[in-house]
Amino acid sequence: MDGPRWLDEREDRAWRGYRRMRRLLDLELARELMQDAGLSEPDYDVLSDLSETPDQRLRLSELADRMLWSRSRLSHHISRMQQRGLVTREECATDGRGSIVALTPAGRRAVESAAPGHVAAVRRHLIDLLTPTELAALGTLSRRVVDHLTDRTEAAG
Amino acid sequence: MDGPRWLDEREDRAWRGYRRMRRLLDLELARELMQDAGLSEPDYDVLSDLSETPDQRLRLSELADRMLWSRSRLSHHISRMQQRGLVTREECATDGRGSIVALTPAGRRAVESAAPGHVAAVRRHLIDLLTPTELAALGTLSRRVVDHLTDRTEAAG
DNA sequence: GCAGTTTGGTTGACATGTCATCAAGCTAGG
DNA sequence: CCTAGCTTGATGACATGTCAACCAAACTGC
Repeated sequence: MDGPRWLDEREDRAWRGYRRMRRLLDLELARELMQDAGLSEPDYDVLSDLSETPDQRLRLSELADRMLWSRSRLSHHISRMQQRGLVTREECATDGRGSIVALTPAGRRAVESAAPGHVAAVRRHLIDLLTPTELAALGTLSRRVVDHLTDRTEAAG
Repeated sequence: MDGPRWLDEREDRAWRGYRRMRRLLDLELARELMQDAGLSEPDYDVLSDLSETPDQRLRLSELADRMLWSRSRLSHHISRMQQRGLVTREECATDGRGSIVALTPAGRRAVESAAPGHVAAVRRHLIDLLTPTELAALGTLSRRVVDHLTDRTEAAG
């Protein structure tokens, strides 16, 4: 083992910048989403994933996998959203263990009314600030990192 | 108001990619850090910020500002880290209200032993996967986003 | 100096996320 | 069949983060 290769100035700038951006962007998007639509980011993500699905409904585990959430987390979260009438749980016809999460009409209205403002915020605070080159770079680079981490986990698991 | 400008394919790719990367990177880095050093990412960040400071100590509010944490969060977290002997609280000589967080020897040993592995992980899963162009783009773009959000909050606040 | 306000930090109640465990149901090997 | 082992989802205990209320020290202007 050599001594560790610390980050040089350029690398450090990218790494710190990334983390700071991450944090500030998160705070701001969450703040606006809550203020404008009464939804947390996790709420929005659940609703949005469900609404993109043909039947507005998904198996719990399927949804958890898509969102990269633990089943337990999703189960808790769905219970809370169910209390608020945004989603319901249904039994799965083909698998007695299974549970299906479905968007309620209220849930659908909630995403639909939240989406335009949220997308606008994402544009305002991120997308519209990037040059075309940067946008492309972000797309390519994140894809590469995701692939790297995904292969790794699958190989390891 | 026109209809909302949804994200086109390139924008969507960047936005989804960014979020997925964010999540996977976080999970993996946190996992390795906990396994190798017994520290959570928040723990590491606190220790690391403190260790970069001349005297290994900072005012609570100063540290909170640097980390973009609420004072309350930091106060809670410092209490827990204090229990574990990683930091101590000291009175502030110049301001009777103030509290100073200082690294203990154990805390210093903890960061020092964690740092090489953590930096290596950051390299392995992010930095070393990027081309020089991408690295530069990430640095520039995140800086721009951070500036945008920072001005905004200061102007609004 | 000293009432009123601001600032720094703590605290408790509550929301959220994680982990270990459990029950029920599926599935495969005999 | 039928049973051992895996999968699905729920649950409770606990760790962490947020929010609002609070206290005490320190400015502010008279």
